[in-house]
Amino acid sequence: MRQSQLFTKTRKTAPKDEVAKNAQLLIRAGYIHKEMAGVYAYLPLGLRVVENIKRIVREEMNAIGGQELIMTALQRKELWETTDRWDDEKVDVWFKSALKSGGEVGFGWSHEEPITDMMKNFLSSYRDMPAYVYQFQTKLRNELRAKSGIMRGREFVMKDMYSYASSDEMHQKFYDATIEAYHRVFARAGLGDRTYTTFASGGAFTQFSHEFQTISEVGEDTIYVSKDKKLAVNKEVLTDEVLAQLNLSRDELEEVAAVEVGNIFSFGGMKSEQLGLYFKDETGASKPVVLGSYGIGITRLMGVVVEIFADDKGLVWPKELAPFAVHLVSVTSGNEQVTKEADRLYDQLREAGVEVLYDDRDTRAGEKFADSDLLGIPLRLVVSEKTMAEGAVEVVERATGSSKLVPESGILEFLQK
RNA sequence: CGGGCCGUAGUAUACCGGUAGUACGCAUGGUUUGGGACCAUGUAGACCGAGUUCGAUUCUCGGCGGCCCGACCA
Repeated sequence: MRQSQLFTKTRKTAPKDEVAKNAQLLIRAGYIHKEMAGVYAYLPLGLRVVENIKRIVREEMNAIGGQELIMTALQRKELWETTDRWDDEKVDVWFKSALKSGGEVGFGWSHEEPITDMMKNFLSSYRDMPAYVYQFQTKLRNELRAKSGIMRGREFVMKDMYSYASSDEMHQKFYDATIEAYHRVFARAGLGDRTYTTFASGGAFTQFSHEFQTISEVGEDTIYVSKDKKLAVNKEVLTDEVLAQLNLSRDELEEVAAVEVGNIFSFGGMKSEQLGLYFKDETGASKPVVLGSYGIGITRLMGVVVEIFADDKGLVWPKELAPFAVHLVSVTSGNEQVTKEADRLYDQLREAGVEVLYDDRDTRAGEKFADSDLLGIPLRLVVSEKTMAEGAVEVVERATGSSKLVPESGILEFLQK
């Protein structure tokens, strides 16, 4: 992609109506556009990041047997009445609307009910299970107060997965596999070191649910982490009894702020019973399907990554999330030979399959470098009179700022290792 | 939902009871060219409604919108 053709451009000043670092930088760099409080559009650069996160999640969910589908944003009132979650007193984030033909619809803030109801069409025998399905959905939640940029909005993208099993053992096996898969996702997103499996309140069916909490000062949650055991306990369930049960002592725990980037929990047969999802087992007996629910906030994850890695110059993307792998910057100083050389390198990189953004604009070096820092692409390749005199290309690592000259003939090899 | 602060060009800001200035951006021309250059010219603005007033962008009230703190957050 030539930057001269890229839709969106950077700006120097942060918008006055944003305090959150993630929103300030993503807006300044042209990744997102704020439509209203808590509602953001994703522009070409931002969308590339979102799609990268989705790709990682998709790969990891598929690897444990998940199958992707997509449910509807509009939902039936009757379904939620069945589980007593239509009432605004019970669920306070509903967006609702009226049908012109009569009746009401809800805008999906979660999909457990509709997807479980749908399963009645497909799951009737123990032979039909397990079934693991997931989707990337735009969730709509009428939050009283949106805040923290893209980390807590009224409209956001979530990956939600649901497991349907014929026994607790089958369910537990998948539940455990999901924990591992989630950690692979967060590791690939660059958050592996600081993301902890966290015991949290479990609700009606199980004692605990599991949250995936990423340590960050901007977090809304308080958790207690054991760095040795790579475990954490949410403050909301922290008692001596729970600690004893988890074989943890207060001495080894550290209190930190964290962001919930994922959450998984078991429903057992409860929701299946409410919605009438039963199957026949080997003996012909009718049993409720065992349900699990697994979420990752895709756009929230993007916000957390910004918060954690960005520096005073701008965004810094981990390799797998970056909208482009390489930012090729020409410093022409009016020299057409430099433009020719940069054009040639651009073509060469594209032919080699490298995702490259090429700053071919006719602007000065300072502006190009400042923009490059702001965009946060992991590697910058600079072509200029100076580098050409050396027969080399300057390679600058965004995260560290370290720079070196790589011989022009060896640049592809350098990038591919 | 309780409390607080705030709405001025595309963006960020200033002043003012007598219709608005600066910077960035954008456009044109020229000079420049390795860390957000410079000169000239141009472009573009008071959230909405009511009230007070000779006159309101400014004061008052209401609405709408935004941000922050709290509450909420399977």
